Amino acid sequence: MESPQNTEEKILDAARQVFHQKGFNGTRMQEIANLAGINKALLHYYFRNKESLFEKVFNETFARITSKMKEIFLSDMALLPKIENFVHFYIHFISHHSYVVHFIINAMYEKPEQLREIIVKQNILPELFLEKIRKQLKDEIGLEIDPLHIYVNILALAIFPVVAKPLLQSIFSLSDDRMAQFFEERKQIVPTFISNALQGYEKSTNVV
Amino acid sequence: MESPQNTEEKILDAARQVFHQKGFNGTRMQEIANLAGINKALLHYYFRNKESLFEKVFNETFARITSKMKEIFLSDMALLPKIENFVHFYIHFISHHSYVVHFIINAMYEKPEQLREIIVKQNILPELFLEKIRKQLKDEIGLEIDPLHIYVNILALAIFPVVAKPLLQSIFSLSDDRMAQFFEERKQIVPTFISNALQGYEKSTNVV
DNA sequence: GTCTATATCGGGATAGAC
DNA sequence: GTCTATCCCGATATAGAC
Repeated sequence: MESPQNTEEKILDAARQVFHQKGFNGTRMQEIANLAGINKALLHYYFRNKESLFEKVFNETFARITSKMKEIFLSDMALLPKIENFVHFYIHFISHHSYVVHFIINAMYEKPEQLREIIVKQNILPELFLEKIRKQLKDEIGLEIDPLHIYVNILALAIFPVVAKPLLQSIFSLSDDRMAQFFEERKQIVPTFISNALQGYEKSTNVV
Repeated sequence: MESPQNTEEKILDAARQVFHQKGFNGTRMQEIANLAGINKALLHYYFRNKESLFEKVFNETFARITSKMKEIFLSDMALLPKIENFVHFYIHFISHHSYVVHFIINAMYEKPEQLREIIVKQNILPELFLEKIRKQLKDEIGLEIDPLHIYVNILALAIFPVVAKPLLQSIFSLSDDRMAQFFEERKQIVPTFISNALQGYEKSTNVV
């Protein structure tokens, strides 16, 4: 099972694990070194400092999220199946890798300026898929509505419960099993909720 | 404008500001002292250590959020106006005090165990208002559906955009003005979205 | 490339004078 | 109750031998 890795890969693997769990401020270089089976000095030999190691990990992780997002939203599927596909994939992925969401959110608060830079570097082309959503809303559902709000609603319904998981679990006293079941249920509930909402506009006056 | 404060109040005011902006790990006792116009030693005279000062601030802030939540959801309003009221209030409040949301989320990651304790101490009685929502969904809309999901959906749509604000702003290149406008629009859009979704269930088969 | 040892510094906390 | 001075530790980073 252990693929024979070179030192750099071992360091990156370890760094990923620790940064994901504890964020930038919470991470100790010592812990990364221990996990990689080397010492601190060697960390600095491969990566100048903590910042640059973090940046490497962040870039990679963030790209993993956004590339899948682009892939789904720019595909040729019809809108409702597309949303269903997206929600299903994301709830599944993030409920099983909740550290990724925590990690992104954490980075947002701990290093807002760097985050901005990095996002600009990774060209995400948001106009493209906002335009795509806008067109599909109009052509397939007959809705002329700001696609940004719809897009944010979809993200919110899929992602928020993962972000707030510890809080929800404490407040509603939910066991880990119940929580897992909760996320399973949402794969079904969220697309239905969104679909109902979108189709409900047909008979009311449009907003914005 | 300057209300003449005693030292303890000055410290708490300063601590609130800094903790809210920077979270526990990001906060320096020195910065709090400077802002309060005193020195570090005096901080430790009034509050044993950083932990206890933080706990005081957190408790107070968290209670401010949840008490309003209870008030609205346990009131006697009909469900749809209640949701509208809730969404309106929360989007308004948190978009103008986004540090509060950041603060709670941050605390969730930085001090998960303490968060749990504190939540248990503040009796939030979540069963009460889940039951209330369940009853209203049934009586007013004829829906037999898990109120937890609906409740989480409402929270998600209201809160998530604030949580992800820096990210959304970077990705979609939104100016501060455009962002403020965006939140204004949501006061209208979110209740409509939810209302459409709930009424859409009437003619489809129920889930869960 | 990898290690041990150490420099350096920031920051929480305390001692003790006033 | 408020201050100055200082302790002390943890954590990043570097020097230098092998």
